[in-house]
Amino acid sequence: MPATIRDVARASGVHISTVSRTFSAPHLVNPETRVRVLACAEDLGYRPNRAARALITGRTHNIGLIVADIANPFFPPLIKAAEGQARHRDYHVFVADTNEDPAAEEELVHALAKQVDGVLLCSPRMSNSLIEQVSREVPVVVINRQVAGLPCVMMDVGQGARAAIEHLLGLGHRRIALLGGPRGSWTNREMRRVAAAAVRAGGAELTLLGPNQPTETGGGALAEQVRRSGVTAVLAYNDLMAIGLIEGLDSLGLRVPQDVSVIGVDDIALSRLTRPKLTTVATPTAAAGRTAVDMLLQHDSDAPRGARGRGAVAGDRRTTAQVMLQTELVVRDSTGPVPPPGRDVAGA
Amino acid sequence: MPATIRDVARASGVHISTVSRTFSAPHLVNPETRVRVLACAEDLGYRPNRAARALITGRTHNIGLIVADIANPFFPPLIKAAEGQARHRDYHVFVADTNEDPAAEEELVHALAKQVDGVLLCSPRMSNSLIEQVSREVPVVVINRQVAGLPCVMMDVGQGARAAIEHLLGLGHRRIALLGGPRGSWTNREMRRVAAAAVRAGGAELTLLGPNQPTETGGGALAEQVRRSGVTAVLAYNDLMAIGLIEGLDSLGLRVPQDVSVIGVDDIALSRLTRPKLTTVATPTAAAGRTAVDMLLQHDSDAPRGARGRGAVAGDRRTTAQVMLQTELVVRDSTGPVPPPGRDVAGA
DNA sequence: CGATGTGCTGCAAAGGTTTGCAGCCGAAGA
DNA sequence: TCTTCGGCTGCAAACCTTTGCAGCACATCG
Repeated sequence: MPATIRDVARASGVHISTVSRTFSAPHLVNPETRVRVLACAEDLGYRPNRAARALITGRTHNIGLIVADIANPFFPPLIKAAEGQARHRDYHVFVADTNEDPAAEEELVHALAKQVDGVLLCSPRMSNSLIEQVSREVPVVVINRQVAGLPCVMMDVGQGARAAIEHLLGLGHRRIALLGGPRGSWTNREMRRVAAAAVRAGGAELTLLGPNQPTETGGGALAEQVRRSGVTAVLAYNDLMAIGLIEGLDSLGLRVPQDVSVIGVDDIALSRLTRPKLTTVATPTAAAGRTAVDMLLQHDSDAPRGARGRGAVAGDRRTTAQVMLQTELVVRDSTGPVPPPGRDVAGA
Repeated sequence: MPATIRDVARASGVHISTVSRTFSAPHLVNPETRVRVLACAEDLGYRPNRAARALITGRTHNIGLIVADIANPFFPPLIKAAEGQARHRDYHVFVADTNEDPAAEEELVHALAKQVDGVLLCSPRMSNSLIEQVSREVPVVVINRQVAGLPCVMMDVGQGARAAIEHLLGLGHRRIALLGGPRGSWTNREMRRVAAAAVRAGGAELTLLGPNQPTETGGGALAEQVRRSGVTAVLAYNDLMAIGLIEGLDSLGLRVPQDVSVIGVDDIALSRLTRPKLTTVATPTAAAGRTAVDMLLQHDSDAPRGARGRGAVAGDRRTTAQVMLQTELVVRDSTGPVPPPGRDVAGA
């Protein structure tokens, strides 16, 4: 039913190769012929068969995007940005969801490998060595993690965590908790490292709670522990956990920010809508999505030649860029001055 | 670099057709041969080239999912469910975002048509006739809209709206507003139709406000209008608008639910996290995603035969199912009894 | 007039897989 | 012993496009 290149060729009285060139190398075909071919193509509703093209060029014009959990509001803006940027360059995006499961992650990237020109690994939970391994099978850009020798786009959560801690120190807090995220998260390690240093530098004390599921539930479940720990301020792995925690503290009778200050990370849309509005470290997720797509596409626009080529494997001298995007502390209503000692109900 | 069917054939000493059959029709090949072939394939890391397969079978094993706005928290659970279900059946999902733009919607579905075996049109904003037109080009399952002659999966927002209105009537409200959603939304029309009937049946009065952007901003912008209208209760097109409205009312000094009751639709995760917790009509989004994938796949698992077949076009006698999923009113804290007349500050 | 070049087009191979058909071998039935 | 049949495997065409190469017509230059 659908028109093929042959139909167009017949209709416009030229050879199929001329039709092909009309689309892929217009400058090689006579303007007159070109308009005629284009007219016929338009007429027949011809669209090149991407599978056939992929078969011979070795490029599918698809990219894979693997995320830990689509339902986590951190990801959709990133997906949206990546999808838009990709479409802009005539690429389509496969989105896959791993449910925070490293094994599913590995399986998925293998399943996708043959079907895409590259994959964006977003907030991967698998090990660095595994990532390096898959990167030998398919071009990879890593988001939210640093892997030596691979193109990465990161958000500077370290700096964000430092800003958050300094904000808290400035408000007088001396006992601070860090709510850890999921095992395997680079962001998590990074935050811990920098937060610990910043707290130490401020002469304060840091309590580590984790690892945890990076969800409201995960945050809410920690309310009791936070209360017992006697801290007056908390930096959470992400906004979702922060919000869950606030909820949990509330049901324990602890008020934010009067009794406890809470800071999240990500600045998801939601963080502006809760009460109190959340103080948080804004991460440039959309920019990250766009940048990653650009890096991937630039990265493999040169390499492959007729499927049989040596692919995008070892030995190439491209400089694998690593981009660090800036974060920013957004102060809203969930942080406040340390409560006066007498009012400290935390130990009650 | 990647192993082809030929490599496997050579390694296991059989013809490529036998290798092919080992995967696509195992019962046709001798068990001994089969294990040998499988071993070699495993060994070489062979994965069939989907482009080549698509070229000859005419089936890409991809499906397209077009949504109005990935960043709207209504969609991610649906995407997630659809993606999981598809993967389960060895399909991949292209996700595309139209930014609530009907034109982008049409363009996208055309761009996708050749590359997928079918598309899920989720909450489409384009006209019915356009939908019917694209459905002649590519198999379509429509979500959140009823289109005669096409497979549809809908959520019974009509019934949900009725339950919501009756809940409000039961609390004594007699002046109710309906916050409309985007132009072109079937859900919107459906809610309006049923809500109007229910309000009339209860001897109350309905004020229509819309159409609006289905976002927090869209909801917040209506706060002033809601106040002026003097209603004591509001049913919003979705949770996002409801939450935005509550926010907006708050900054006008109106409290929810003491001064105004608010009900949303969707029961997004967020609605449990705001304060007050939102009373809302829960829609089974995940189920809708799964169902739609099933309908699409069952739908075109029979039709196509070697690309040249007549495709999934007119004349087929399959019964195009239309599924209506049930909704449920979830009463939380954003609705309460009508305020006593004296306390009515709405007109102030 | 011959040589060279330029601009455009046709030819045909290649890419990896599926699948209808034919062929082979051994067993069972006559 | 000769058919017949079933189980398994090989053969080759087909799917649609891209692309290196060759060919053609024509113009330019020496």
